[in-house]
Order: sequence, then C-alpha cells, then structure tokens
Amino acid sequence: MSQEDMLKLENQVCFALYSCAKEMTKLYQPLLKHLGLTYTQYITMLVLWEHDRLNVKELGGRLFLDSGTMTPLLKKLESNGWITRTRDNQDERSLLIELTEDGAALKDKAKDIPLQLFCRSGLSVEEALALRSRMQEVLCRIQRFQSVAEADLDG
Amino acid sequence: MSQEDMLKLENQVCFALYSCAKEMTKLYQPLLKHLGLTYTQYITMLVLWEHDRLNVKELGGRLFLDSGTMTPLLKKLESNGWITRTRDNQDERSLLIELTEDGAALKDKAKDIPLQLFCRSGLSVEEALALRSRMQEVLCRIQRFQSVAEADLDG
DNA sequence: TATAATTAAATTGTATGCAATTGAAATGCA
DNA sequence: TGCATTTCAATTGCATACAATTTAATTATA
Repeated sequence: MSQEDMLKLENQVCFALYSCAKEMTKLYQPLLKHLGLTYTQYITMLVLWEHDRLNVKELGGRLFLDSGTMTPLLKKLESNGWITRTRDNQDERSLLIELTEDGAALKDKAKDIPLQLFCRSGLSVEEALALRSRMQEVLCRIQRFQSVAEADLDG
Repeated sequence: MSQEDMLKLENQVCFALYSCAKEMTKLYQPLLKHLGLTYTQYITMLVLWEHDRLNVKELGGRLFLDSGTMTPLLKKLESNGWITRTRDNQDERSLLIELTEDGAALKDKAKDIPLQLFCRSGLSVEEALALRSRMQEVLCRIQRFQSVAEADLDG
C-alpha cells in the first residue's frame, strides 16, 4: 500500500477500532439510563461486583484509567449512594472503595444487560468470543510495546 | 455462559474494544506531538487531506462525531492555522472547512505516521487488514441496529 | 534516625464526546 | 406568498480522558 493510501481514513486500523468502540458503547446508553449509570460508571461497578474493596489504583489498573479519571467518577458513584470511599488504616495513602448495600443490590438490576447488548451487537456467539479474544491479545501487544518504549527512556 | 459470568469485566466484548482502542490511540501521541495535533485533530486532517472543502456535517459524518465535538475542534485547527472556516454562499447554514497552505503541507510531515504506528501495534499486515475489516463490519451492524431502534421510536 | 526516594490520590489544565437545546437559514406545502 | 417543518452549526451542560503537577504518606537507605 502506498504512503498516500495509508493516510486514507478508511485504511486506518485505529480509527476503525476507535469508531466501533464508541458506537458500541452508545448501545449501552438506553439500558444504563434505567440504572442511572454511565458506561464508565458501569464498568467500574462490574469490577466492584467481582472484587469489592479495592483501592483507586487497583480499580484504575483493571479499567486502564488513571486517578484523574477515577477520582471524580468515584465521587459521583459515592454521591449516588453506590459506593463508599474510606482511607485505608494500614496505608493512609490508599483509598478503599467498597459497595454499599444499594450498590451491591444494583447488580441484580444489571443482570440482563450483557445479553441485551449482545443482541444489539448483531454478532454471533462465536464472533463475539473471537472478537473479544482478539482485542485482548492486541491490547497485550500494545502494552508490551509501551513497556519497551518506557524502558528505552530509562536507559 | 451464566448471567454471573457475563457480568465479569474480562468477558465484556465492548470493554475489550474500548480499552484496546484507547491504548492504540495513545500510541499516536508521541508521533503527533511533533505535528502539534491531537488524535482527533489528526483524523480530521486525514479526511481533509483526502477531501478538501467539506462542511461540518459531512466531516462529522465521516468521523462519527457531532457538531458539539466538531465545532470547538475546528476552531482550534483554525486558530492553529491549518484550516479556514467560511459560510457557504449557496447555503448560509453550512460552514465550509478548507485547508490552508500550511494545512495541506502538513500532510507531508505526517506521511510516515501510519507505518510507524503499524510497527508499534505489533500486528502483521494480514492481522491489521483483517482487524480493520472486522471492525468496519461490526460498526456497520451496530449502525443497522441503531437505525432499526430509531425507526421503532418513530412508529 | 534523618533524609531521599517512592507511592497513592487529588488537582489542574486541556481536549474530547455526546445529549439536548437554540438560532438562523432553507425548504415544503397549503 | 405565508407559515410549518427541516436542516445546519453553535451552544450548554455533564462526563470522561489523560498529561503533568502537587500533597501526603510510606519506604529505603545512608
């Protein structure tokens, strides 16, 4: 492919990924509105429903989000009554995030969302599984490159 | 898969897509910094390098971005001297976006970016092509569902 | 132990991103 | 022609995102 062609929008892998991710995220909106959650708040709750009592760093690490994004988001979840934010007695730098009763109970109201979303995606089960694995693998490769790039800066 | 399992973060197709797209976009940052562009500004320039003289709607349509995003972004590109924004004489509602000489010349400085990014992605040519096609196809399917959903609201 | 280095979260500043609304211009149609 | 509808861009309000910096707490080490 020529340098000229490589600059065309339709040939961009990243743009295809970027626009597809945005449009898929929008599919959640009508479903999440019932719960009073945004997409980012929803994935945060997904983590907490699996692993209650994480600190901001652990939570952000799983979601690939930094404290600049997590801090206001968690304050919002707290003000909505889904979580509590308390300093860790063992290490006062850490902030422990824990589900409230309401926050834990919200999981039941969210239980149909994954299937609903799957239907809206128009994917078959096999396609969805393959796509997810592929994305996870590409993400791993990118992270590997990022690590190498950082190591280069150090050396 | 159980309803319980479907709520786990690692089983989310959308989160895999969302996080992968974000991390891949970050790979552009060091490359684009030299040009003084953000990623969103870069993809806007990609469109204009292919099709100069589009209005905001046409430009936003190609990028899947609405006027709320495009307006400030285009004002920024204008203030940086890459584009001009002028009302269309034929239809005063439309705002024509055109490249300046500098904006057109910037294309040459960007010509290596696609290949550089490709190297950083860790993908083979075949993988990249397959991934891009896959994303474009999934995006089409999602858009189809969105259309159906809107038609339902009308009816 | 005193201090340097590190770590966690918060903060600051900038740039998206989108739903909903507004205002101006163009179009449709009675 | 005259008015309702539609269309386009801008605006408003809210919620991310992230780089860079700051603050407070902890750890490493001389």
